[in-house]
Amino acid sequence: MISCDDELRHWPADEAQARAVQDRLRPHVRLDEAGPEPGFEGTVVGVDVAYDDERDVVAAAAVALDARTRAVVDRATGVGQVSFPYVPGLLAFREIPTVLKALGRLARTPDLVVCDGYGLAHPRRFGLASHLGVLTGLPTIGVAKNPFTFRYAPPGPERGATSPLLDGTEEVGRALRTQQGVKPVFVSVGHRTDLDRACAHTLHLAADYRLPETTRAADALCRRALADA
DNA sequence: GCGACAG
DNA sequence: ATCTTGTCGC
Repeated sequence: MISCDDELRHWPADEAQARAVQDRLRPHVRLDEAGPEPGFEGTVVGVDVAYDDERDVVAAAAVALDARTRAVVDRATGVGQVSFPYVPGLLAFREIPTVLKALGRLARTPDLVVCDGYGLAHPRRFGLASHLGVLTGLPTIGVAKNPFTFRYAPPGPERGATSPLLDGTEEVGRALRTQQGVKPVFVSVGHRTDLDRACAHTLHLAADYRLPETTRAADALCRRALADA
């Protein structure tokens, strides 16, 4: 089993070590579970992070929404020092320590976590959402604003339309149109759920805007936490 | 070697 | 991610 505390204590010091950690943890990703059904009774938690490189400060937020009504039921923040530089493919090492602080301050355990970034849609199939899922044991999905290095054909113009996000011929996620005529978001599985449900959750959470309410709420809160830090 | 590259 | 003016529109 994975010990979250041990992983935090042995945080990689360089890129080679970070890639080795990803290769070691990757086999712990579970793709054989359905995960919570869309509209389930419970909480969906959005997490996001903001940086102040001048002060070397990072602030994270975790906002819990009622999975059915999308009402905010809890919120928590955490602050810390930047623990890793931004390197494409190694984003998790920059965000996870502070995200875990915020998650740990929620009143109850999330039923699903929505990350700002990717899960399996990653060069080594182990993006931020998968990494956070393995460390916490929670079902996670990734919703990104950009296609990263992957290819996709534009989905249809209507809300709910999807197209495969491809690494070569492998579908690593989906481009999902959450609002009519608006640029799609890029959904991938993190841990303990499947792509169909990941897209259904994302669509439900993005009823009014391009991005899921979880992401919007966490983004606003971590910016405020950074300003107050 | 050069360009691309989640946040 | 963050830096930033004005501008179009509900």
